[in-house]
Amino acid sequence: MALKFALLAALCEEPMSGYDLNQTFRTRLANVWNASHQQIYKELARLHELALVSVTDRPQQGKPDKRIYHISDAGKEALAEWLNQRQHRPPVRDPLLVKFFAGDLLELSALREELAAIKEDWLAQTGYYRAIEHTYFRAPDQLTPHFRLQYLALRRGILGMETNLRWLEEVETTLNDIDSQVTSRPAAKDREPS
Amino acid sequence: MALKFALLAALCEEPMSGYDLNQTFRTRLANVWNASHQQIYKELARLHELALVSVTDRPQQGKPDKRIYHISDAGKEALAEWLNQRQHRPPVRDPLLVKFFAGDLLELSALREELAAIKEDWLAQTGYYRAIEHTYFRAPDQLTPHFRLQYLALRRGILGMETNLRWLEEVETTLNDIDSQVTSRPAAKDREPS
DNA sequence: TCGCGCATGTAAGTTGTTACATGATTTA
DNA sequence: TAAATCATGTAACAACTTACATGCGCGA
Repeated sequence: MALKFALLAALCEEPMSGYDLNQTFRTRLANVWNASHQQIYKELARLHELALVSVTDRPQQGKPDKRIYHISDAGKEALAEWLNQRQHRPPVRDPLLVKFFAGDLLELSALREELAAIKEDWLAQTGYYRAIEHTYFRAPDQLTPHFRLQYLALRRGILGMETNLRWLEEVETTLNDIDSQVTSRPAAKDREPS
Repeated sequence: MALKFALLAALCEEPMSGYDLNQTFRTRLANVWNASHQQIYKELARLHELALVSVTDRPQQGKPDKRIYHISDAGKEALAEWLNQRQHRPPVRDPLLVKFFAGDLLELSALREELAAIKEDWLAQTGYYRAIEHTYFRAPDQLTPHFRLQYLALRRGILGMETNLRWLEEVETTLNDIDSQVTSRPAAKDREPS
């Protein structure tokens, strides 16, 4: 549902092709709404059918025509309507937390490797968000309301990443602790009774 | 995908019915993996077909039979295998952030009402998580490894909620700021030129 | 007596994923 | 010369949502 309106919102700023929209989703919208290019193209076709966007094909040599999408008046109306309706909170569904819930059954070495990869990812994301903050939102209170609101979306991403990393530290501490307990006094069943 | 393994993990702790599993998902697993009862029943049927769980029907008077699911050896194996494979991070998809991205187009009064409702929700969730923490995980470093890992999943929930609330404060501050700017010097087009 | 909790599902629809497809241009 | 970027899709499948269905017991 919301993909539709994320597309419309992006097209509100400026007319773009599906390709460009995909770039936008993978960068500026990365902490807001994820979508694959397949989904984007499909949804754009639907928006076109519904006349919420119009298309102008711009021919190119060596490449397929660039199809530029413009939001229509009907599109703006639909967007405004959606924006002023309450939306559901997204459900929490994190496979990593399922693993922690399973507890004992995971091999800690495998978990550690996964966590290391995730940490790199989170650090990279944080750096990326920080860079955007620094270049575009350096003096947030002097921005137009429009960009102040967008900045808040970015802030959500930054705060989220910081929390992720703080949580990872707790996890590492606990993991080390478990390790040292296990090696210093192994489970009774693995030993001769004393 | 992961629903399957969340179910198996829950059944690892103790055999349960679909109804009980639904309770577990709505409480202990609320910050881990959300699932509706329909989905749970469907997935349980599939797990049974795959022989990853076995079923014993316990008749009841006045109610449908309670179907108790037990994890099988094959189920444990499948779970262990999944746990030691890397899993994808869940994609970010938040309609609320789409709204902030749209920026200017939202009516701030509608947004404020939505935010107030969300805040109540988050406060309630935080309280709930805190209660669990207090009753089950009061001395975390004295728990078995199994429960120390589960506690980390809960911590993720608590830290997440704290972040949500801190972000909301930023949002409220910015919103007030925008309001006071707009009312003290309205947009030029709404006024006579000076 | 009205609604909630208990207890199990079916069915239709939407949304999102994964795999496949094509082909020129630029960069390492 | 191999891989990445530009540029647009189709098709099959899996996952999730929403609406519907049934029926007893219990408490306000």
